[in-house]
Amino acid sequence: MDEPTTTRTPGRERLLAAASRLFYREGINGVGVDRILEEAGVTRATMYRHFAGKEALVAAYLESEDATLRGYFADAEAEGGTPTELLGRVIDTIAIDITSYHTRGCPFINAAAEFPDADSPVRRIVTAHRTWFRQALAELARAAGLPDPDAAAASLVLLRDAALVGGYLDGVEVTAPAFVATARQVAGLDV
Amino acid sequence: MDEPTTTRTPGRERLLAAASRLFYREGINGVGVDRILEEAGVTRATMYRHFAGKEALVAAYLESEDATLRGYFADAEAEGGTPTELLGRVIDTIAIDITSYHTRGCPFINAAAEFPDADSPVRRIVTAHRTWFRQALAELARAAGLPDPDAAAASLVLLRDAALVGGYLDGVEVTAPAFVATARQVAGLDV
DNA sequence: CAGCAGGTAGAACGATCGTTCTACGATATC
DNA sequence: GATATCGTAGAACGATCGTTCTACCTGCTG
Repeated sequence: MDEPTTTRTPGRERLLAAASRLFYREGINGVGVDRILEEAGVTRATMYRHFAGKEALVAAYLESEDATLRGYFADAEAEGGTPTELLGRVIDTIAIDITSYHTRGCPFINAAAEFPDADSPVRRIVTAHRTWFRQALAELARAAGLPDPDAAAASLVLLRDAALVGGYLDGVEVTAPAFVATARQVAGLDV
Repeated sequence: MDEPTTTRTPGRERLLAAASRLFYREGINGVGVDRILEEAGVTRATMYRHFAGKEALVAAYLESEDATLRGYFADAEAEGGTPTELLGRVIDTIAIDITSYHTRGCPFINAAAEFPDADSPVRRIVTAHRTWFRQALAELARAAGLPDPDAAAASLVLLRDAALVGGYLDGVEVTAPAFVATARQVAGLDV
């Protein structure tokens, strides 16, 4: 019958790509559905066939960001090496990410700024992403033998947030070195 | 019947207070002028007499936040003590701030998430605030004799951002201790 | 008391918001 | 080749956006 429908619906993909780009660059409440449709080269009916509404589009955007980051993490783990090396590689990857890709801050933080209701679907995705990231870091810190892995993970989450925000508002040339230096200190990589 | 001049224009003050509360709690694009007017108990004409438009109201909101934070800093300096003590007091003040007042993230970061144009008046206020804060911290770090005061200041700005965001999204009970511990480490207060 | 500002009130503006509607075209199955 | 299905097209909906308008009321100054 039907094989995987990954390329079956180009409309949906173009829609999600355009929405992701616009939501990230201009804020969620700042872009209307019309802008997204125009950018995607698609009409209203197509969008409402693939997504329940604008909020579902926002959710899909954040879900795909989450999937991308989990992919980064899995790739880093697949490369092997000691947990300590892996920790250093995660820090470097974040520095590259804020330099090249996420130059407009953190998608999740920015989204949360516009969605005050903590029970909303959007905020639930943000919370789930952050919980996963902190736990993944805590496991890594534990494997690396850090004295207080949970505290170290909390600090590293803190630092990634700050690096993303700072790269946007202060310029990456100021923020990235400060992030790497502080993070390596927290991770016990530099004594 | 003459009251002090501070209450001479209660309309403007009530307007700014209501706008600040709503902008911070629900996001800027998320609240309409109607909501602000209703909350302030004021009508449209009154608002447009005191402010050029909604964006001017946003600017006034951020300016007042900036003034408040500069006030905190000045108060801490006025208390006297060594630069090192002052540095520690600034860190403690931030921890108290994210615990008690700024529980919905950083007003400036949240605003920047909704204003993509770096040349816009709103973003200029954000930039000015951050520049001031980093320079003030750098002076303090220099006075405290830290080896690389500019780097330390950059890290501390990073950490305050993260603490504000983390307090909102992860809960202050997780974030505040992580912030204090990391910041004291960066500031050379704990060896 | 007359006159005049400045704050207030509420209606109304055009534009845009997110959403729903019906009609049309392409594709795949029987 | 007829038919059912799904994506597409574009108009239209009510609601809300930020802003402007005219009329009214108040408290000063002469």
